[in-house]
Amino acid sequence: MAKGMDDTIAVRIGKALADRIISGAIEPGARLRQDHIAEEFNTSHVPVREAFRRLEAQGLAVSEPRRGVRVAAFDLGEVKEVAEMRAALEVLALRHAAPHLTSAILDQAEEATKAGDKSRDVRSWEEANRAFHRLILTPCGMPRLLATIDDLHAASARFLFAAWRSEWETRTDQDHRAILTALRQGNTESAAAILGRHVQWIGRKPVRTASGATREAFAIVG
Amino acid sequence: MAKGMDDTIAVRIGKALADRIISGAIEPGARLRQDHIAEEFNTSHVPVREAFRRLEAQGLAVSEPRRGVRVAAFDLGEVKEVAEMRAALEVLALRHAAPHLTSAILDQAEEATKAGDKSRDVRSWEEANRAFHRLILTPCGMPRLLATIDDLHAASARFLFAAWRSEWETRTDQDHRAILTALRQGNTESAAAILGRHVQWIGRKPVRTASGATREAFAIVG
DNA sequence: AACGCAGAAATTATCTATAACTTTGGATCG
DNA sequence: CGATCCAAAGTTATAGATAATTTCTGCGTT
Repeated sequence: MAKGMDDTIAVRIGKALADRIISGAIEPGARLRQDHIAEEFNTSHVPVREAFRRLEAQGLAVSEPRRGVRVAAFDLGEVKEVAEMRAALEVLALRHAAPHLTSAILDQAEEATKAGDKSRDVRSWEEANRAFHRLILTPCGMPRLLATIDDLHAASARFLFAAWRSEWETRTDQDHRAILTALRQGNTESAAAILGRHVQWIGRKPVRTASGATREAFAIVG
Repeated sequence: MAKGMDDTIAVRIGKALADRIISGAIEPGARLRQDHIAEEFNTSHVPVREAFRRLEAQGLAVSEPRRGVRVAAFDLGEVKEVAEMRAALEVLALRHAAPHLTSAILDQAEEATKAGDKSRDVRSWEEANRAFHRLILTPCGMPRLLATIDDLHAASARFLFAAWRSEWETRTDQDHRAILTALRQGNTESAAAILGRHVQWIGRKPVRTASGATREAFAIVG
C-alpha cells in the first residue's frame, strides 16, 4: 500500500494527476490550479509546480507563462500521430527484444491476452493490453526507447477512455495471438509486421453526446 | 537579442543548462547544485528545480531523490539507441513531410548541406546538419513527433561534441545530396531508405585522453 | 441587448526561511 | 593501523510569505 513511499512529493503528485488526466477524471482544457492542488495534497505549491513540468513533458498538460497550466486537448490528428509513433517505435523495440524472449515470457504474454479478452470494462482491458506490450518489448533493454513508448501508451489510454467512457464490448484479440505465434516460431519480421499494423488500427464508434446528438469517437485499440 | 524575454526564469535556466550539457561544458556525472546555479542566475532555487525536471525529461540529467541531480552519463549503447530511434522516427516524419515539400524548401536544405560541408568546426557543422533535418521534416505537421526528434537531436549533438571536442575534418555529405535528389524526383521511399541508413551511421575515431592513452570515441554523424 | 471598461478577487511566479537528509572529516575504539 | 561511530557542514526538499499579472464581475455606455 505504501507505493512510492520513497518517491518525492512532486513525483507522487505527478503520478496522481497523470492518472486523473488519463482516466478522464479531469477534462481536456480544464485548468490545473496549483494552490488548490497543493491544498488537496496537504503540501505547498512548490512540488505541485514540479509535477506540472513533468506532465508537460509527457504531453498531458500545456502551460502558458503567467496564465497557468491546462490539461492538454487532443483531436483525431493526435490520435493518429501517437498511433504511428507507437508503430514505428514498438516495431523497433520488438526487433531488439525478440532474441531475448523466453517461452516463459511468451506464456505470460498469452495470459495477458486472455485477461484482455475476458475484460468487461475498458479500464481492465487497457491494463491487460499494456501488460502484453510491455512483456514482449521490455527485453530489448533500451531504456530511453521504453520510456518514450510508455509515454505514448499513456496518451493512447487517454484517447481510449475518452471514447469508450463506460461502455465496452468484449472481443478476442487475434492480433496478439498471431504475434505470439510468429514469435514462438522465431519469425521476428512477421511478428513485427503484425505489431506495426495492429498498433495503428484505430477503432471508431458512434457515441451519444450529452446534448443527445451522436458524434464519432476515435481511439487506438491495440 | 532579447531572445526568450517572455519566457519564465525556469525555462531560461533550463535552456542555458541544456546548452552547457550538450556542448560538454559540464561533464557527464557532474553534480548540478541548485543553490550554486541559483546564485549564478541571481534567482532563488525554486525555478532551478523546475529547470531540473525539464532536463530530466529530456534525458540530459538524472535525479536521485534527496541526493541531488547529476548530468546524465552515456555510453556506446545509448549512442546506438538514439541512432535507431532517430532512424525510425525521422523516416516516419519524412514520409508525411514529402507531399508538402516545395522546391523552395529543398533549395534551403541544399544550402544547409553546403554550409555543413564548408564547416571548419563541429559546432557549426552540427548546426547546419540540424537545419537540414529540420527543413525536410518540419512539413510533416506532427508536433509531438517533431518534439521527440528534437530531443533526440540534442542527445546526438552531445555525443558528437563529446567525441570530436575540438578537432574536425571537413567532409562532403553525399547522403544529404542523395536524399535531396530522391525527393526532387518524388521518390519518397528511396529518400526515406537513405535517411534511415544515414542517421544510423556511427562515426568512430581514436581520441587521445588526458592521461595520454588512446580510446575510441563514437558519435552519430548524420 | 451587446460591448467595453474599471475595480476587485483570484492566481501565478518568485523569494526568503526552515526542516530534514547526506555526506564528510575527525576522533575513538578494537 | 584500520574500522566505526559521531558531529558538523553542506545540500536538498518543503513551507510560508510577497509582488505582479491575469481573470472575473458588475456597471455604465452606445
